[in-house]
Amino acid sequence: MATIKDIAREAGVGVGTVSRHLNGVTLKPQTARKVQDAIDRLGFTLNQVARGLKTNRTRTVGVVIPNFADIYGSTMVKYLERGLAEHGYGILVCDSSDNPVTEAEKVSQLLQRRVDALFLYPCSSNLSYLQRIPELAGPESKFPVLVADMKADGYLCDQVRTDNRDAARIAIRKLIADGHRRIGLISGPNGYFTAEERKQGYLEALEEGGISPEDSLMHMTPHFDEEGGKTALEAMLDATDPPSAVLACNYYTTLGAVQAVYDRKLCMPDELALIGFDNLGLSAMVRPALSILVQPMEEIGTEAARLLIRRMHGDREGFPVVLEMKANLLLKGST
Amino acid sequence: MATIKDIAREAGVGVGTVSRHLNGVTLKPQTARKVQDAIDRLGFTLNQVARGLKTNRTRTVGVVIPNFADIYGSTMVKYLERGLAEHGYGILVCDSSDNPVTEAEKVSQLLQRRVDALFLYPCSSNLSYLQRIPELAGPESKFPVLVADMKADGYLCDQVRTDNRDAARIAIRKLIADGHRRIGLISGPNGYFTAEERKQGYLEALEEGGISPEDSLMHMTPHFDEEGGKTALEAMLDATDPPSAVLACNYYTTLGAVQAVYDRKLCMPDELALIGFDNLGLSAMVRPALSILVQPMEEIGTEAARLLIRRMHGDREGFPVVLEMKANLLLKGST
DNA sequence: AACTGGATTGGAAACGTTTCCAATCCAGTT
DNA sequence: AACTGGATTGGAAACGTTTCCAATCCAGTT
Repeated sequence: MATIKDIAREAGVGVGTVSRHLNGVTLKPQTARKVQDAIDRLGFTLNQVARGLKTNRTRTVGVVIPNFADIYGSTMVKYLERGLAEHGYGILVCDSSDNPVTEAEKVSQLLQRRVDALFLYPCSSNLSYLQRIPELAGPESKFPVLVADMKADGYLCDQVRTDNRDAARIAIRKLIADGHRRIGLISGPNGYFTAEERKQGYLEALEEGGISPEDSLMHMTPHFDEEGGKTALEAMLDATDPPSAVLACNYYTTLGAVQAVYDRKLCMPDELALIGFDNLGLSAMVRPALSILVQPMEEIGTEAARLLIRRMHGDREGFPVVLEMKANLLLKGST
Repeated sequence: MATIKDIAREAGVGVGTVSRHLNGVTLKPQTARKVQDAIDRLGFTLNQVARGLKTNRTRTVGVVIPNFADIYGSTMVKYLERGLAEHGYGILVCDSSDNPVTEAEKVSQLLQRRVDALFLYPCSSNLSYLQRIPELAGPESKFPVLVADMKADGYLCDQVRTDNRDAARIAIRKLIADGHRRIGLISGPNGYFTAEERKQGYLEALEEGGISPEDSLMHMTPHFDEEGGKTALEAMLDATDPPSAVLACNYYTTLGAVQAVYDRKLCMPDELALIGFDNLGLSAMVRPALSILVQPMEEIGTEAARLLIRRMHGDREGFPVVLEMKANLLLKGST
C-alpha cells in the first residue's frame, strides 16, 4: 500500500506537504494539484492507525451494552453511531452478555485500543471497576465516560437515560384519571435502578391520587423477565381483591403479562386495563392494541453522541451532566 | 501513560524483553518477575494502536449493516461479536441506513481504519463499489470479506445466509400437507435477493405438490414493509377465490398480515392459516400463537465469525464459500 | 579453570503519520 | 537589480510498539 512518502516522491514534494494537504491545509494551487494527482495515481488511502499513534486520538468511541439482540440497546446504539459518524467518529462495540465481569473486561480491552471515550450501558449499577482503571481513576480524569440507562452517581461520568419516574407516573396518572383505584405494578428486582425508579414513579402517582399503596399490588419480579411478568399478573388476578389496571415496567414483563391476559381470556380494557413498556412493534400485535410507554431511544442515542462529542473536544461544561429524557405514553385500546 | 520504555527502565531490562513478556514469550523466571512488577507498579497497559501500526494488524473486523434497530441484523452481530471476541478481535460497526451510497462510504472509512476483515450485510446486491477499492480489487486480493444475507456471486467474498428457498419450501410443504391448495405469498420487491429466493422456494413447493402457481396469489410488495403486507393480504382476501393459507416472507409483512387478519376478525387457522417470518417474540403475542419461520441468526453470526477468523489466519480453503443455514419452522396455533 | 554453544537478553531500526523548525520562495518595495 | 519579510515548503524527530541481529549469560563438559 502506498504511503505518504510514496506520494511525496511521486509528486516531487516533501512529506510534510502531503500531510498538510491531507489535513485540509491550503497549499499553493499547483502544489495541491501535484499532490492530489499522485494520490489518485497511486490509490493512496491514509493510514488512520499511524495517525492515531501520532495524534493520540483514534476518533473511536468504545461501546458496551448488555445485549445487542435487545431492541432497546441496539436502537440507542443506532442513533449514537449516527450522531458520532457525522463528526467522523466510529464505534467499537462489545456485548457484555449482561455479565458485570465481562463488562469490566470489555472496558479495559477498549481502553487498550485507545478509544477516545466510552459509552456504557451497564448491566448493574456497580461501576467500581472504573476506579481501578488508571486512565479513569483520580478526580482529575478527563477521559469522557457516558453511562446510559443507569444511575452512576459517585462516578465521574455523564449520564443519559429515560426519566423512569416520570414515565411510570404519567402512566399511573392516566389510569387514575380513567377511574382506576386498584392499580398493579410489575417491575424488576430490588436493587435494579430502572425497576426501582419506575416503582417510585408509581408510588408518587398513587400518592397524588390519594391512593395508598398495597404490597400485594407491587411485584418486583426477580429477573424482570417474561416468566416473572406472567407469574406476577396471575398472582394479582388470583388474589382476593384483584387490580383493575396494571403497568408492566419493561418489554419482557409486558410479554408475560399479555400472555396471562390471553390465557385467562380477559377482555381489555374492561376486565383489565394494561399498559406495557418499550416495544412499539409489539403494541399493534395485541388486540385491542396495547397502550405502551415508549422510551426515547433515539433521543438518548442522539443526545449521548452530542454530549460525547463535546466532551471529546474538551468542553467540560456542567460535568457531570444527568440528562433524563421523557418517555412517551401511547394510548391504544388496552386502556 | 507508561510506555514499554518506562517499564524497561523501571525493571532494568531492555524494551525487547518487555515486549517479549507482553507477547507471551517465557523469560527467565526472575526477569519475568521484575518485568511484571514494573508493569503492575506503573499501571502499564499496552497501546494497541502502536502495536497495530507495527504489526499491520488491528485485530478488528469492520461491520456494516443496514439497520441496527432491526432485530435480525443486531442478533447476527451479537453472535459475530461473541465469536470474534473469543479470539481477541473487536468489531467496528456502522449502520448504512439502508442506503447503498452510505454503505460504500462506510466501507472505505473502515478500510482507512485498517480493519483486518469486513462483515457486510449489504442493503442491495450491487456490491460494485468493492471493485473500486484498491485493497480489494484484483483477483489476487487476500483481504477477507464476508457477505451476510445477500447474494454476492461474482465478487470475491465468502457468503453466509439463511437458505431462503428451503425456508419458504418447508413452510409451503407444511401448508400443503395440511390440505391447503390455494396458498398466498407475500414477499418483497423483485430484484431483492431474499424476496426472490423465498418466492422461488414457494414455487418449488407448489410444483412438488402439483399445484400450479397463480399470479393473483403472489404479492411482491414494493418495500417489504408492514403497509405492503397488510395491503397484499387484503387484496388476496378481496379477490374472487381467496387463499386458505398465506406465507408472509419477512417480519414487517408479517406484522401487516396479522393486522389484516385482526381487522377482518378472521379466525386462524380455520378461516386463514398464516405463517410469519423472523421474529420469535412476536409469535406469542398473537392469538392463536403464530407459526413462524425463524432464521438462524445465531448460527449465521457464529459461522461468520468462525470463517472470518480462519480467513484472517490465512486459511483460504474453499474460497469463496457459500454457507446456507436452515431456517426453523416453529408450528403454533395459526396453522 | 577454560571452553562451548544453546538460551536469554539488549537495543537499533522500522511501521506511517504529524508537527515543528529551518530553509526556500517570491511578490512587493526600494 | 537588490532587498525584505510573509508565505510556502522540506524534512527530521517523534508517537509506542515489534523484531531482528548481535551481545551476553551460564550450565554442562573438558
